[in-house]
Amino acid sequence: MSGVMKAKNLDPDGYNRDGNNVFRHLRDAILRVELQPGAIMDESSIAKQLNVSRTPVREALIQLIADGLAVRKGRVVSVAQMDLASIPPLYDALLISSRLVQRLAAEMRTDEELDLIHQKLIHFEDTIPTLDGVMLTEANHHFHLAIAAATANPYISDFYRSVLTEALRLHRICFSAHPYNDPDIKTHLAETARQHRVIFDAISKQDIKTADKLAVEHHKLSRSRLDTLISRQSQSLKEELEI
Amino acid sequence: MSGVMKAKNLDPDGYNRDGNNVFRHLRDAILRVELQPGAIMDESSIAKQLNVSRTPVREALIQLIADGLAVRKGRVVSVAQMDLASIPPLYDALLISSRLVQRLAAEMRTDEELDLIHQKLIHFEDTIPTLDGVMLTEANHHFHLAIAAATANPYISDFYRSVLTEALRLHRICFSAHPYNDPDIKTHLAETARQHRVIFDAISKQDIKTADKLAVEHHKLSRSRLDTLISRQSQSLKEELEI
DNA sequence: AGTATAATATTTGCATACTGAATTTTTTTG
DNA sequence: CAAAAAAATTCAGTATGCAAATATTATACT
Repeated sequence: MSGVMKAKNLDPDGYNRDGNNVFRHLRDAILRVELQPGAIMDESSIAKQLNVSRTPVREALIQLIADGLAVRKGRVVSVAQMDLASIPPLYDALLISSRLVQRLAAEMRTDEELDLIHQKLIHFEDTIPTLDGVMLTEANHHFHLAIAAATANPYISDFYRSVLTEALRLHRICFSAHPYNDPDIKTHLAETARQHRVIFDAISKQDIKTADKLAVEHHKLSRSRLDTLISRQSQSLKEELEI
Repeated sequence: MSGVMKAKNLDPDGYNRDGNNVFRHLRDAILRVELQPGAIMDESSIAKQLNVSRTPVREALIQLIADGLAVRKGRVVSVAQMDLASIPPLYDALLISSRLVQRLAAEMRTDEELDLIHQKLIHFEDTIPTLDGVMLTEANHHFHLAIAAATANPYISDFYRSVLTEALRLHRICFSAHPYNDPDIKTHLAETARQHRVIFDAISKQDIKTADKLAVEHHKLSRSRLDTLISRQSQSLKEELEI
């Protein structure tokens, strides 16, 4: 590829690293279910598609595997599967980690971190009118990540982040399996936003007990929504989840 | 390196992947503090040292960074630092995750998993007479990993594993900073082995409550031992931890 | 026709070469 | 002698080539 001119992308630190962009691109594709669970991730075809060589693709795949978004069986890499059996452990981990994170955030947050959480809260609310499922789950994700950043415990916030990411993917898989307009979506979003407000309040007031209780409540909301989606769409979902 | 003959290493799956061996080698070197915290990991010199090209080294570094054992600042990769400030969060995470793991293991263990735990317990006891610090911490590590494997919750056991690994590294850093023979070491090891026995019993009987209580007790033992080491050797330790 | 074997095609894993950026060293100049 | 400029060196990031391993297809033989 001697004479081919290529757009060089600078990453946030100012370094010239396509590899990171490839990683982000593939991660987003997996989380948005543009790459379906089980899909084989072929080095050369991805490289061709993204107009880079195999090297940065290989390195991105290694990161995806480390993050649990991809899996290596033998020597082929594929998007991590998501079956019904993995949902209960995921939700167990999500409940525990979100309680931990909200308690710790309430206890340890600085004013700057609180401000960042508030920004994400506002951003989620601003996104509601669009009714765009992908943007909404992403905004919701970032709100909770901002809370995780305020825990002052990288081990726990990393745990939470990986579980939350997997939950995001699960929700997107459910939506993509049956993306018709849900009549209850607006009330669900309103309730979600309301809970975000009170969670923010508790963290703001450093009310650990309430932050903990609200994590449980928020978890129930998320869980019941997923149950609704799954039971209502069990046919297509089971197909999608490849059971 | 056209004409150079090189030993090809087969990994456990039978695939010809030096990259994984490089990763394991570097990870072990970091955990054994042969590579000290903060040490710069230079791609070309590591490649020369291990007699491979830069490519597998780069891929190993990416994995180490994903595991939190190495850090990238700018474009240089170095062994993750371990300062005094990171100890409280680490121990908080360790207490929480070990309680979770032991509760879940008590609840969910299969007979096969119980057997594996028992094997690791025996192996630790067999290692005691050697008084070899590295082997003992490793045997202890594997005992707890076997418990984690019995949780039936990959999210939680992965969390525990990463925290436990970091704690292992911390202990090794402390020992390597001041590796003189501790007169209390034998009573400490005896108590550790005793606790392993009762932990195994609780998991065997599926006694969740007791498994939880024993996690707290075991954590206190580990924590008090670390405190002893740090306070007794604070001078050299502070130097080692680069504060 | 079905199976086994051979030939072929893909694809991964590693090495090497190249490029450009960043740092260090040297040189030049005020 | 100090400061700035320039040259050189080092090193990360990427592309590409090659060899080994695996998957696939074709062919021969029972």
